[in-house]
Amino acid sequence: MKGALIDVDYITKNEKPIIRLVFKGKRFYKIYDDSFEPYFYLDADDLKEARSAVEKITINAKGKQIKVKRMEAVKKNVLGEEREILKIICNHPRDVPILREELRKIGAIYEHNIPFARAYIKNKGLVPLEIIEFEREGRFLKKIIKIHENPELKLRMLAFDTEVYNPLGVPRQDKDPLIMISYADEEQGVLTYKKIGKKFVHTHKDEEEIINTFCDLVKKKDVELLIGYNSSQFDLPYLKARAKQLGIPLPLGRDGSSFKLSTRGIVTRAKIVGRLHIDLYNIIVFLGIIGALKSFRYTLGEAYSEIVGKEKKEVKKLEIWRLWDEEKGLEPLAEYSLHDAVAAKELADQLLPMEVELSKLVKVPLFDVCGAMTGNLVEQLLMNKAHWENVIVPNTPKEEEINKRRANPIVGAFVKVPEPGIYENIAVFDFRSLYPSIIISYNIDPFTLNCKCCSEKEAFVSPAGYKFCAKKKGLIPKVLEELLVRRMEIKKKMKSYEQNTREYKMLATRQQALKILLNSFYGYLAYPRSRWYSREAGESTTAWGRQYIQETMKEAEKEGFKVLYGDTDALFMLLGDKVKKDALEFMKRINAKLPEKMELELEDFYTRGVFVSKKLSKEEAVGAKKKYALLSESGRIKIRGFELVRRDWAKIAKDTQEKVLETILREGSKDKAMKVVIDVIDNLKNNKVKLEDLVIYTRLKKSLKKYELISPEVAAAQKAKAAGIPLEEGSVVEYVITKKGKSISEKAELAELAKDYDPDYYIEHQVIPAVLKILKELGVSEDDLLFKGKQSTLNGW
DNA sequence: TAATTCGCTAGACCGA
DNA sequence: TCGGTCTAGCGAA
Repeated sequence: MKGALIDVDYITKNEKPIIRLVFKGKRFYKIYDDSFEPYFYLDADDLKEARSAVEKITINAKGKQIKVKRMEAVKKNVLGEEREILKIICNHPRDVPILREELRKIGAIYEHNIPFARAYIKNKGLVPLEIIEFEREGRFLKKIIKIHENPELKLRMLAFDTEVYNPLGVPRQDKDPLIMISYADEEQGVLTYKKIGKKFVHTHKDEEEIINTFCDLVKKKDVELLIGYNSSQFDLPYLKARAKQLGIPLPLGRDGSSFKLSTRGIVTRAKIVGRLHIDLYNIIVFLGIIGALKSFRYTLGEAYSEIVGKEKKEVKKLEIWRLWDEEKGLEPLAEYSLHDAVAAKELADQLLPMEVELSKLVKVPLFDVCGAMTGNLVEQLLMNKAHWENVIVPNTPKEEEINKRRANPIVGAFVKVPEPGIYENIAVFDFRSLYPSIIISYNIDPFTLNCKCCSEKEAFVSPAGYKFCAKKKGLIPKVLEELLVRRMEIKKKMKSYEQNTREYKMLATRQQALKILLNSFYGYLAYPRSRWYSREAGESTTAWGRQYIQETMKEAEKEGFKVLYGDTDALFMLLGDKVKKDALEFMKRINAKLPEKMELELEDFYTRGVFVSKKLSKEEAVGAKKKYALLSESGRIKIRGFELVRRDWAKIAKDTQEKVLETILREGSKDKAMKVVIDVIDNLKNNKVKLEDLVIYTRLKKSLKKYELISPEVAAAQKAKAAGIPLEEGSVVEYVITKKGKSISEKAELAELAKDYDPDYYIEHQVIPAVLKILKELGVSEDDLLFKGKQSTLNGW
C-alpha cells in the first residue's frame, strides 16, 4: 500500500492505545498500529536499585491500578554524556503523567512530555505528506517499506467564508443570524436566503437551510482541505452556535461531528474529523512574526493584497447588516462575500506550499505545522533528529529557570554608527547565514560546551571565553549543516530552471522554508523556554559574529576602503577612488581566510545612499543606526528604518518622505525635494488632504485597562469603545488627530468617527520631522520649509 | 507560552 | 512650560 501521510493520532480500545494514521490515496483512509508503546526515560545512579524501586510502584488513580509495563536498560547520550539509563514503558499514554511524578523521586526523568503520536512519527522515521509505502494486514500496519518523495500533493480543497447580521456592530451569537455562506474551489457560490440577481447566488429557504446545504456540500465534494480565514475563531464557532440555536447538527466531519477547538499559545485551531481544516490567519500571524511579511493589519484583505498582489472587494464591516436590509445592498454584499472565499482560496494556493515544505522538514503533520511558531518548529526538528542520533531530548525548563534566563539576556550584535550624509558608490556585503555558519564552524551546542575530550588548545574557544568540542559534532551543528548544505544545493539547482517554471517555484519554496528554519536556530538557543537553551552557546555565537564583522571592517579600512556602516552581518563601504573589481577582490581575500561554511557575499553596488542623524535633544549630530536609503546601479531603491516603512506614521508623511528620498537619490535635486514638501504642507493647510491619508495605525498589545500611559491610540480606542466599537487586545487602532482637544491623545479619534483633522499636527509632527532629517543633510532648515510654504499660499511660489 | 537583541522615536508624565 | 525620564510600539538584522 502507498499513501501520503496526512495525520497521526491515537485511539483507545480495551484500555490499549492504538495509533491511527490518516493517509491520502485516491481519498483519505485510515490505518492502525497497535504495536507502539508509550515510554519515557529514567536516569538514576544505580540502575539496579532504581529498577526494583520502579517495580514496586503501583498508583491508584480513579480506582485503577497503574503500574509500569516493562523496563529496558538502554545506552543513550544524556546531556552530552554516554550512559546507560532505563526506558520506562507504560501501558497507556495517560499513565505517563501519573507515573512520572513517582519516578521523579528515584532519578531524573526525560521525554515524559512528548505527545504519543509525535513519538510514533519520530520512532518510525515517518515523513508527513511524502508517500509512505507499507505492508498491512487488514486495517493494521505491518511494516514500513520505503518513503518516496511526493512532489505533487493534491488535496480536494474548499475555501469558505460567512457573513453575519450585525446591527450592533458585534454580532450576538444567540440573536444575529448567518446571512451568507460563500465557498470557492473550481466552482464558486454564495448560499443565502434572499433573492439576489446574481448567477453565483443560491437562494434557500432560511438560515437553517443554508447551514445544512453547506454541510452537504462539504460532504458531497468530499472535501479534504477546508480553508478559512480566522475560521477557527470566528466562522466555525459562529456556525456551531447558530446550529445549536436552531437545534440542528453541524456535520462537517466524516463521522458527523462538527469540530474541536484547541489553543496553543496565541493560536486557536479547529480540528475537523477526517478532514484538514487550515486557518490561514494563523499562517499570516506566523509570517508576520518572522518578518517575512511587511507589517500590516492581519485582515484577509491586507494579506491578499500583500501576498497575492490583488485588491479584494471590500464593504464596511459595520454596514453589513444595513446592506442586507436594503434591497440595493444585496448585490454588493453577495459579491463581497463571494470574493472573501475566492481570496482565501487564492491565498491558500500561495501559502500552503511553504507549509507543506515545513511539514516535511520538521516532520510534523500539516495541521500542526500551520501556525506553529518558530520555537516549535526548531524544537520538533531537533527532537526528531535527537532520536536518530541516540540523544536524549533535554527537558523543558521550569518556570523559575525560565525567569532566571529571561532576567539575564544575551549580548547581541554589533552595529556601527554611520556618519550622516549623502554618499556615492557604495558596496554592500553580507555574511551568508552568519549565525548558522558560525554555529556549524565552531561546533556550538549546549552539549559540546566544556567537553572532557579536548584540551584548552584543541577546543574551539569563543571570544566570550567558552570552550566547544573540536572532535565530536554536536546535534545542533549537525542539523544546521544538513539544512545549510541542502539549501545551497537547492539554490544551485534553481539556476538551471527558468523563473516561471513549476520546478523553479517548487525549489524556491523549499529554499525559503529552509531559510526560515536556519534563521530560527540562534533564536531558539537563546529562547528562555527552549529545551536546548544555552547562555554560553548563545553568547559565543554573537561574540564570534561581532568579531567577524568588526575584523572585516578593519581589513576593509586597511585596504583603503572607508567603512560607512555595518549591522550584525552587513558591511557598507565606500569605493572612494577604487573600483568594483577592487571590492570584489577584497571579498575574495576575506573569504579565503574564513572557515569553510562561512561566506561573505556581495549584496549589491549602490550609486547613491542617504544616512541621516538621530534626533537628539541637544544640537550635536550623531548618525542614526538602522536607517538608510540606497539606490542600486540597476535603479532599485532599498529603504530601511525610515518612517515610510513604519505603519505608525500617516500615509501623507510617509509618501512625502518617500518622494523626497527618491528625488534626492535619483536626481540629487534639493530644490525639487523641497518643492514636494512645500506643496504637501500647502495641501494640508488648505484642507485638501483626504482623511484616509492621515490615518495612523497602531496595535494594542495589551487590554485597554493595562496601560499605564494613555497614548493617542489608547485614547482613540477608549472613545471608540464608548461609541460601541470595541477594540480588544491585539487589534490595530486606526486613528486620526482631529482639532478637538488639548493634548494629542485628546485629539485622537478613530478614523471612522473623525470628522476633521488638525493640519498643524500633521505638518509639525508628521511631515516636517519625516523629511527634515533628510533635508537637513542638504542644509535645509525647518523655517525654510514653513516660511516658503506660507509664501506660496500668498504669491504662488 | 510558543525565536533573539539592538535601536529609534513619539508622546505622556512628572517635577522644578 | 520646559526638559528629563519612562512607556510603548515598531523596525533591522
